[in-house]
Amino acid sequence: MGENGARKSQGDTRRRIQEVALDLFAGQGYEKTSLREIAEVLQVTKPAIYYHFRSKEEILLSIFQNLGRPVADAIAWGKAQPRTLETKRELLRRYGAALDGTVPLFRLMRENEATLRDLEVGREFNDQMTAIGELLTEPGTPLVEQLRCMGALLTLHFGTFALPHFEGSEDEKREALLSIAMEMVERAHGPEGSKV
Amino acid sequence: MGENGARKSQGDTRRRIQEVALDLFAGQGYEKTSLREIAEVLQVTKPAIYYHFRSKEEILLSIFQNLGRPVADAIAWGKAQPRTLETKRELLRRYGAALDGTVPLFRLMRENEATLRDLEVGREFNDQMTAIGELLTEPGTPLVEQLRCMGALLTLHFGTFALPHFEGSEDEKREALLSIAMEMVERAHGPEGSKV
Amino acid sequence: MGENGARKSQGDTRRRIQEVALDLFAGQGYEKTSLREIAEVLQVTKPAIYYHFRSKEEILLSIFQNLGRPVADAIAWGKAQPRTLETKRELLRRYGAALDGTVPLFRLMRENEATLRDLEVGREFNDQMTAIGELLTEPGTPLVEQLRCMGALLTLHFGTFALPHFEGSEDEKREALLSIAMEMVERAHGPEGSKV
Amino acid sequence: MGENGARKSQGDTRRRIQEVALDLFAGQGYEKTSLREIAEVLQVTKPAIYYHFRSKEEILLSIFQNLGRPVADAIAWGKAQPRTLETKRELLRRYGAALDGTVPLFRLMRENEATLRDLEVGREFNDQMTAIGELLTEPGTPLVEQLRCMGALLTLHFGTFALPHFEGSEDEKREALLSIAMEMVERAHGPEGSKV
DNA sequence: AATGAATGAGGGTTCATTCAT
DNA sequence: GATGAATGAACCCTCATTCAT
Repeated sequence: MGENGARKSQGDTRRRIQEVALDLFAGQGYEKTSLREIAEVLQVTKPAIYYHFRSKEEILLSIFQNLGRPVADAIAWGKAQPRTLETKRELLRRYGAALDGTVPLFRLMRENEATLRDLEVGREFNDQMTAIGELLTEPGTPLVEQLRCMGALLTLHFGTFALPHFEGSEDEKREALLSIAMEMVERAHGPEGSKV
Repeated sequence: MGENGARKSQGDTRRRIQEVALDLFAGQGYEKTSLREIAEVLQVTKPAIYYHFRSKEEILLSIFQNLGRPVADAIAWGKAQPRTLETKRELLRRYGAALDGTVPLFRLMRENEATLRDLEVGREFNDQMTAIGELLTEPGTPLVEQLRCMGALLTLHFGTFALPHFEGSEDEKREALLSIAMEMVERAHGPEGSKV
Repeated sequence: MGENGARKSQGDTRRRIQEVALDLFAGQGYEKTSLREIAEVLQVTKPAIYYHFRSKEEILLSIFQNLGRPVADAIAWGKAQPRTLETKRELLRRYGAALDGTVPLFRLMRENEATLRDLEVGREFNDQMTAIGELLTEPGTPLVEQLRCMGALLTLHFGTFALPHFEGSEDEKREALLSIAMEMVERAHGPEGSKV
Repeated sequence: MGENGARKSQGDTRRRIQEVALDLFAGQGYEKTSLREIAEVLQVTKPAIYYHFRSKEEILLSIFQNLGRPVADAIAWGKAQPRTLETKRELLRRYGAALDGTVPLFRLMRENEATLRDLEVGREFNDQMTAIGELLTEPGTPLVEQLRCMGALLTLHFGTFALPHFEGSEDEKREALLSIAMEMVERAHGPEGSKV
């Protein structure tokens, strides 16, 4: 159908549903977004959505598994590394980068925590958060250092969502945020940490 | 009525509604908690709730204004102070202390952000967060130092909710968390900061 | 409001729902009857129905427990008696009489068996049928006599629904049907049976 | 294709649809069985079913006309005979035999009566029942004898579905049931009847 | 101070069916 | 001989809210 042959079918609708759903979920919340609304925006009927997804939750789950892949990969990588300071630094780098590319999704996960708690997607998200927290903290070390590592993660994670409130180029801001998180985990690793 | 007349009414039911509502809102989310449920737990009928509150939102709003008072006070105090490092340190101290006494409420506000966004209670909460953020950061200073201040707040705020995951006495953990936040804002204040 | 004061409330609506529901369930089937339909006939809204009943099934269940009482009583009576021929005769008498007063309900139970199978009401109905069957048949006796007893029940039960197809007064027809069932269980009880 | 070419198509799918449909209709009811379910079991898509049948009803209708043929034949035979006692006896024999071979289908017809009432298949089934009833009863005779004949039919028909609850070989049970029905119509035919 | 009865709006979901391919 | 995509209609049910009492 020519070079511009925009084939309408073949996964097109499915993808459009995911796009619109993410938009609306992020904009007004998961519960407050009805399938009717999604269908209306897409100019299709509700059952059309059910042709592509088994349930409302499955829409979000599929989005999470598609777009959340980089974050999941970063965590998987972390789990396979030795637990050195350098691993943690690289983990923060990777996590930060992955997050940057998926801000709307992760903001949505965060802002609907209560709602998603008893959905599979919520459980998966929670497991991720727990996992990365464990990769960064060292069970045997002093409490304050454990908390500092957690603080590094919190700063990076939640700070990412707050960046728009600050002035500066995107890259500049990310860099700065990452450097702060880095310092924190380095500091937590004691004198040798600061030497690196 | 007698001098010690423990009348069941006179604000009793009202308070019980608030208690149960906070419990349920915190436990299963604001939207997922229906007035029917609250009424059932209290063994009253739905209209009884409407006798005490004009709407579902008003229940949460009243809870927020009752229990959230200490946090609001801390912020009000901060606004009235000169913007010195010592003010910020004290602000963190006060904010941390206020938060500790109201974990369920603030966890609820956090976990239902999307839902509460277009409710008055959500706006008030948001204003608070913005206000305290502004009290801690210095508009003119380098980006990284602004972000570090924000990081201090994020660490203190979100860290408080994560504390149960760590070992140690409550006081120990709070102290440690606060100290980390303190260091961060001190560090952000440059050499003079670290001198204090 | 005077001698004709037809108080609208006070269980009125609840009873009207049951009436209309029985009518429609019997007329077009349980599944094919929607709550919307019931509500329309009653000139109320769907939620009004839900104020009085927790679910669609509960409507039928309540009807079954109200109207089906006589049949249940007959069976309960039978269970409490010695298993003599006279008991069986009286049981048929009572069952037949009870059935006569509740034809629409039992026709409905019968004609929607597949649908009601996995509803509580269906299970209760089934238990009744099983129970009465067991009361009439004698486990130790020859197969043919057991089947004859069952045949007596089937004739009485299903015959009741078929009576309108025959000519004669109601009483006449009932009497005749009952006498046939009687003969069958008497015959099953052997020579002594026929002597009575 | 060869002479033994077991081609998968050519009526194969059609037959498989009928098989699965009968299974599901009988197991969970006609209404509760969706075409999606049938398609899933068969590992084909819904439109594939529509290629073979014009509608959901047509599936059941075709099953009824295929499998119900022996019963229809028995009735047709009866209509062509003189209305003697021997005809009735043979009719019961034939009807019983035909029924035995098609228990699931006729059980299904029975348990979904309300649902099928306004479908063609339901009307056909009803006509059959009416027809056989008329073949067995004698309009001019005393009411009680008419009812006894009907009782014979009811006992044979519904008894067949109840047989699994009794102990004994299949043949034994069928024989016994048939003998009871026989006796009833013989008895209805008066003294001459019992002489035969 | 609280109830009984009811409503309007809307929720997610499922169904039999169609049509272009 | 079948599929992918979609539709219109309807389903049961729940919610926050109201009002007369």
